[in-house]
Amino acid sequence: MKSDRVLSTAEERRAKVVASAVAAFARGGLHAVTVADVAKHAGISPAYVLKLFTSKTQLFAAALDECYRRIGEAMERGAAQAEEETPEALLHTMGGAYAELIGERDLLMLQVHAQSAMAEPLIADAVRRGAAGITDYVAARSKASGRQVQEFMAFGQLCHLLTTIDAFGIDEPWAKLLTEGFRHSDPIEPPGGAPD
Amino acid sequence: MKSDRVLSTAEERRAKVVASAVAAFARGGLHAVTVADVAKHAGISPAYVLKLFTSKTQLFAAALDECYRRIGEAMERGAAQAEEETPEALLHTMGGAYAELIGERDLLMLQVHAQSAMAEPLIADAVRRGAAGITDYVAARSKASGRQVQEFMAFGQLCHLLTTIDAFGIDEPWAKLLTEGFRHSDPIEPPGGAPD
DNA sequence: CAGAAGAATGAGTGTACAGTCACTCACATG
DNA sequence: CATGTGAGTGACTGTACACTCATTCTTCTG
Repeated sequence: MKSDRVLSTAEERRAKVVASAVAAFARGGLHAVTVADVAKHAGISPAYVLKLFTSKTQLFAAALDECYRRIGEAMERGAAQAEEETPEALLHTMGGAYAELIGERDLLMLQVHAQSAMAEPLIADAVRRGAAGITDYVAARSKASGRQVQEFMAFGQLCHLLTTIDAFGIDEPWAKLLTEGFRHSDPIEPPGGAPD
Repeated sequence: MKSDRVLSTAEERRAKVVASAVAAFARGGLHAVTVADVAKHAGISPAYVLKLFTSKTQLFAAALDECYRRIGEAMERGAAQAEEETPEALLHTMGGAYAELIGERDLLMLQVHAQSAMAEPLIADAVRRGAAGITDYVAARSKASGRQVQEFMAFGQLCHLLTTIDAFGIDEPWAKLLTEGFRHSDPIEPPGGAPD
């Protein structure tokens, strides 16, 4: 099965580099992570990474697209698991699928760092596309009310904050209060869910 | 009234530099904004900025503390405006005060950038202190249920996202849906409010 | 097997920036 | 007015990093 080629095709490399970019940029964001970091993770030279993507910013944007693609997939999987087709049940399983997906923090942190890099038009566009895609899909698939979708997204954002500050590991009243009902290891989440 | 001194006291300078740091770092975050940018905004030399704060990271952390201080003030003002002492009324006016405060986007963007710079322990600590302070204050002052406080914070986070992607200026269904009820110019906000 | 097409790199280039330091100037005090 | 303290800076240093390019190595095709 496995080819004994030494070189990959450019397409294979691109895919591998994008995956590496997701992991690497999740660690520190656009400006704190270097092209060399991504290259190292992918096991190729920085020069070739730049040949594949022309600029660091484009690479980040590609990573972000991949991030939203995976989230979309997770949502579809989640929706498929719902036992009934009510908005509430669909939002619940979708939220659970999202929570599970971002238990591995990379996709979450990448979104956080993306919000901080909105000064780059390429990245701003990717974030907007991502938010639009998730919102549209959730709304269409669940047929929930606008208010419910809003709440779904809002709790997703709260989940991002709580994860970045590691509130789940803080034993103080405020942290307990905010994390109540999330505990994103078990896919139970508050009335609404936990996306974007 | 105004002294004709040429030099300021170090304390005055620190305050001015912190204010400049809030404004400057809001534009691009820890890594995208230079000490020289902050210095220019404050009208002094980069060298002296670093003498006052020893490192760029400490300066950012100081800006963040100032940010949370101003938010705390706004919350108190908001609470004072409530017409009755019910949790709902208090959350509503507090959310309105917060929304009004961050209409000028600096304080909001600074928080977003801070979340992206959590790799720096000094900044991580400041963010946690900020979140703790707001949560504790809101919970204590409003006497709202845990769930209500959670929702208050969640919608605050959603407001951050919507502002960074400029959803309020996008004329598409998903953007309309998510911004419904916010429109942070008029201080009307959805059941809950809009903080952290 | 010649040679074209593409994969991949090493070695550079230029620049931007955090942090340092020796120094100058302003101000208060006796 | 001598002197000490603290405000403020210019010039520098070292480094890190995005991006370029000439070149080498691999694979495919006829």
